[in-house]
Amino acid sequence: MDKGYGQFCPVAKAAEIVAERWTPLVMRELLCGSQHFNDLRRGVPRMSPSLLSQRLKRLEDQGLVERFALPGGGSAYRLTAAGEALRPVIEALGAWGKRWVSQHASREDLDPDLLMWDLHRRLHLDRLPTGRTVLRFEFLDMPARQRFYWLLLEAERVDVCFKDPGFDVDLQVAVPLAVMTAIWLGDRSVERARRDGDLTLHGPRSLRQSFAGWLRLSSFAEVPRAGTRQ
Amino acid sequence: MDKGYGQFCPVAKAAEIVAERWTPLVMRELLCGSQHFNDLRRGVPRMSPSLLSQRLKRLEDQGLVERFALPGGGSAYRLTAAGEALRPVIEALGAWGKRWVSQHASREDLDPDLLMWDLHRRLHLDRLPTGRTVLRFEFLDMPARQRFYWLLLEAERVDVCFKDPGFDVDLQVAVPLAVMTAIWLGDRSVERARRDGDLTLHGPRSLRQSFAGWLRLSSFAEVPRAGTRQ
DNA sequence: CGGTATCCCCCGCGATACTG
DNA sequence: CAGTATCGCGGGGGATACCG
Repeated sequence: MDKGYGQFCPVAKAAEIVAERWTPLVMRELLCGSQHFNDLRRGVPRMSPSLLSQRLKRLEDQGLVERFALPGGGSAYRLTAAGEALRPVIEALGAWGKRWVSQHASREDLDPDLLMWDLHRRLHLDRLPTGRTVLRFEFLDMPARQRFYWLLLEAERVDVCFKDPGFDVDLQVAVPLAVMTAIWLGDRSVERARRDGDLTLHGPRSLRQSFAGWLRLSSFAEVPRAGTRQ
Repeated sequence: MDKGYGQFCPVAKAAEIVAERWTPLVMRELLCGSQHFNDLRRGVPRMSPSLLSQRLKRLEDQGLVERFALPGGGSAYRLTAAGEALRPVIEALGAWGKRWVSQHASREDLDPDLLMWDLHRRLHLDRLPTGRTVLRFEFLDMPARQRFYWLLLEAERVDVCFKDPGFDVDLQVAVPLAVMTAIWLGDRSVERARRDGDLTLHGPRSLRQSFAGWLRLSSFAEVPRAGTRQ
């Protein structure tokens, strides 16, 4: 494997950089705004840290990413103009995936850590209740370790916790992981899932009513799926 | 390597299919209209036939490609709706590659077989001279085996020959491979290369004058390159 | 937190030959 | 022409441990 394709074609030159394993997902994370190594890791949890480090280095060499020092010490990554220019490509790729790749019967693709990480990044900050609100998600079909997640909603800020932070819970969400993932991907609505009894909320009426409005779904939620899988 | 990414994200699901080694190039060839196995091979000459066969099978399983029987016996490949829907993605990828990936000092990416194959596919059929015209390309910096190529222009048809077909040559083109590749990619013009003495034509004045008009350059020729690398 | 270092497996893929 | 069969290796990358 020469690593390259030995072709002058621009598609080949681009594919040498972008179509390597994991790289499209790392780019997706960078395009979502993650800058810290460990934040990037949360977006690609099955990728080993050494491989992520190696990919970031390659992307830096290829001019898509630049590393910069943080004021408080430490370093972080951001996209260059060349990297940012890949946004429409990654978006088009994801839209194609949503439209054409079957998602049914893919239990092995469900991942509550990733889902909560994605979710917390896109909440509507301006629609959250004032003061601190604590949300607890319970994924009904998951074993203890991946069953409970907490979201701490504060003014202009959302934290996700993978362990009990100890605060009183204001609103509880109980839902199978597949249902919450389908909601995130735009394949179901919160209202519909509640009516069907697949998602239940426990807490004050005002929070139960406004919950659905806090969510901002995946950027691919609006992309329709093709009628039938080939 | 689980083969997949274990993520529900549409970018990940798409990348599992499209971002495998060689697959973007195979898709490019299919999108260009190649349907026969050996035509596809010409577009990815460094790919082994077994690997190409395997990739085509995968693409068929994933619903991007369908295999069909030819009237005269034999079989061929064509894109399904899902495969065709990847066109904007591959085009965007190539445009990004042209714009942002440096092509300089990449002698190992030059390939006269591929260049002639690409060229012959996009000639302006409606601008060719009437009757048969035989063109001979000579790549001045190449050794014997990859030095000469012939294009047979006939009514509504272009054939490329990698060996002397025996016909009288009407127009000879002599040019270094890098220069002809740069022309194909839109980085130089035929006129400019002639003026600079990097491309010379031998043949009747009328053919010399109309030559440049026959060419239809790479579909990425119009994409500008970024000012500087990175 | 922000990565490196190491080890080792395994299989992707390149090369070549061959067949209907 | 349109692929299949076989073989062997290289190194990609998964897992885990470790360091500043």
